[in-house]
Amino acid sequence: MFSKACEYGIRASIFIALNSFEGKRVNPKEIASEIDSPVAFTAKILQALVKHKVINSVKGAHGGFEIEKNKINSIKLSDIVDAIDGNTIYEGCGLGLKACDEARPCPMHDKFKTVRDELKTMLESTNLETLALDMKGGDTFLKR
Amino acid sequence: MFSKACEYGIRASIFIALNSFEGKRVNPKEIASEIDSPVAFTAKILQALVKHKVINSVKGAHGGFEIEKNKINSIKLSDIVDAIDGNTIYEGCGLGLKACDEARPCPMHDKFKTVRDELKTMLESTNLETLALDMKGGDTFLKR
DNA sequence: TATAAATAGGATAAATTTATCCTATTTAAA
DNA sequence: TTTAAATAGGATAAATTTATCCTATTTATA
Ligand code: FES
Ligand code: FES
Repeated sequence: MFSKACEYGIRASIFIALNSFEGKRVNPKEIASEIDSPVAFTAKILQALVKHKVINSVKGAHGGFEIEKNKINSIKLSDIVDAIDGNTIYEGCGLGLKACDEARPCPMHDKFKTVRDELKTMLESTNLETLALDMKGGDTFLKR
Repeated sequence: MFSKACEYGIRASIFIALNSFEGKRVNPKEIASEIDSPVAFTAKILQALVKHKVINSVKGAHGGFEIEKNKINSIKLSDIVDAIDGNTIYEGCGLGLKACDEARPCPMHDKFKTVRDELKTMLESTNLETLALDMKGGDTFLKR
């Protein structure tokens, strides 16, 4: 469904949000350990998320990655997916035609579009705050 | 969403079904041309579909790929996806955890599972006959 | 101001997916 | 029985994704 990079990116963002609630910055090493991902690859993904303004980075001593507290509830899963995997999951044809075009649809179009739109709605209506709070309660996990 | 191989596999299966209705076998070259895919790679995918008994192959002169007419309406999209991409799209964790486990769910689990299950239902309730008949009517297309 | 801690980013490597090419085998028909 | 047409399958290559490593730059603090 999503690329590895995107999976790591979402997991990392949730972990960063969780820590940002407590005013704590985190570094790639800690993130990778908590989400069970390769650290250098994770660092690259964090760079991309910074570039897309999903998260913030602070360089130098006492630096790290964070998300402004008051922004956590406005960052949607779709923002992260957009930043890393782009929009093909939302807009692309399920059978891989060059574009999904109502005027010249593939045989799967009608049924696929329904599911794809629900995925889009789900990702656009789920924010980091919601996800992080579940974790805080100990109900959900970022690795297993 | 699906791999390229899977996209080609579905498109090829629909085209084969369409021809099998008229008792006509088709070869990789014709298939690749009609679904706009690389011919040798498509041939490999056809082999896999034969191995998984989604389609039939007939070797030698006058051979080609076909689907038994009375089987066309029992072959579901999920059969093709299973054969090529396996079951991670149905069973796997959306955030890439080693397994999707209700007892230790990822933060996206509840919302993701809903969408994933709908995708599964869609793929399991859509058969090749339905898809091919739409195409016969000229309402849908396998390339653009 | 020197040092240590931290992210940024370039270069490269490994793994996987996508794609091509060639030969072997099978089969219908001349 | 020979030939031509067709799928099967192995070997290889290209492209993309995933992953690692090293150096540059930035910044707080001693
Ligand atoms: S054209 Fe294929 S999903 Fe819309
Ligand atoms: S545990 Fe992640 S989707 Fe179920």
